Amino acid sequence: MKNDTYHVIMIEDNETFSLGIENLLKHNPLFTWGGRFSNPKNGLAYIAKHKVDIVLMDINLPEMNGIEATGKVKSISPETDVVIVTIFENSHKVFDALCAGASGYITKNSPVGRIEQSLMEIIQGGSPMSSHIARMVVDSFQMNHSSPLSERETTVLKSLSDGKTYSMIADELFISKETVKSHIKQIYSKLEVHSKSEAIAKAKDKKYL
Amino acid sequence: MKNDTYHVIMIEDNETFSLGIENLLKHNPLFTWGGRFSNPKNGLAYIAKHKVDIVLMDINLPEMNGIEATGKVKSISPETDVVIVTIFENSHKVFDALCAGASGYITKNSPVGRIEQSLMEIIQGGSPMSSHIARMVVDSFQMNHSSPLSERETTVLKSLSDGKTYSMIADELFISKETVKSHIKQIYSKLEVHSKSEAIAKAKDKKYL
DNA sequence: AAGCAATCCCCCAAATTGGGGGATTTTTAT
DNA sequence: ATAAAAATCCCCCAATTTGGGGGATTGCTT
Repeated sequence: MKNDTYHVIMIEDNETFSLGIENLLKHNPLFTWGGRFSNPKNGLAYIAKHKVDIVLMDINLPEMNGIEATGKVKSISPETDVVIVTIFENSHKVFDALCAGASGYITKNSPVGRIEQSLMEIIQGGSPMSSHIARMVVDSFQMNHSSPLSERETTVLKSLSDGKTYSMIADELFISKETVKSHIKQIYSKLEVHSKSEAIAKAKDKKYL
Repeated sequence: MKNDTYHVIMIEDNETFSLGIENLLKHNPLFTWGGRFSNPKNGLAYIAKHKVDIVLMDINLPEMNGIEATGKVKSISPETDVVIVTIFENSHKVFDALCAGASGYITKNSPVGRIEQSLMEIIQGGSPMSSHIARMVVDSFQMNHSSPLSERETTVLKSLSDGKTYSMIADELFISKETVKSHIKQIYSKLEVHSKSEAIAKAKDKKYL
């Protein structure tokens, strides 16, 4: 089910940096080096023609940024794992990258062997990232534990955000439509809003949902 | 801003296992041991009275499961970090735990020093977890890269799932309400559904959103 | 005893929704 | 170059939804 060597390329502007990686990997029999591409377009063209297992991707790139490029890689070759290697540890960039399809995110100021170690983690089905980034990711799951909404109200608002109508919610919760209305009135009053969209926006923003 | 010693307790049914941890931590000056609680209720009572920095939490517990207990810990003491220590590596449990407020998730079959190492990661602001679990978490961010929806359609559907009306979407995208309707008709046809809620459900399920 | 949560009821007018018919222009792909 | 897909806009219409107003009851917790 798995290869015996993994084909690795790098999409990276900086030649010096990539040369270091190339040398590192040339001494590891697990990996074969497919080359460095300073322009994402060329990298994508290569991926379209060859089976690439892992792409090391920078974010600051000419013509197309690494996040966008990551999305394109996953579109033309969903099996390929993309690991972001960058100097940015900005939370927006991290989430954008993960949403675009990255499987790992490491910073260039990591210790030397870290990139090789990351590749090892990837082929073992892991997700290399700094503990700081892991924490950001984990925190994104967490709810606000001091929500003003009751359990029932939270359930109702959750259903509203799934696009359900009052009647559908009533049926699912085995209560009358009027009760759903009461809950929603209460939700609007507690959140100090006057519409569905405001309520959903506020609840998502404050992580009540 | 940070303590010089961290107060750690364990909520865990199995005495033998917790004794091992206790001994390990007693030899580390960074931590003070607050005790083991076989019943979550007693643990929560302790947390309500003492400042606890880290809770090591099992999942299989008498009276209340560890996920629920994690939620209660975060309710009464949001600053406390909870690390799940369990034999389960089931994806639902992992996500439930993270949503309930856990900051880390490790399995009991990890090497001996792993729990101590996890505590070190926690106090450095990290999120200890196995690479397998990290990958599950990262994968949960990823979208389906073969969505039948166009970019515009995806934007519209995303706004619908935010509870916005056709008119609001039209205003935000600087297009007419009729165009929004056209996009939605197209979305329904592509997804083979006939209502907002079905469309949102299908799109979320298939990770088009 | 007071407060909150959860349940249900009525009235009402404005807005929304989903379905049916179209049409045009621009972009993309073959 | 030509066809397909995407994005934009228009009309009609009936059923449903929404949000606001006014209540009320039961049960639980404090």
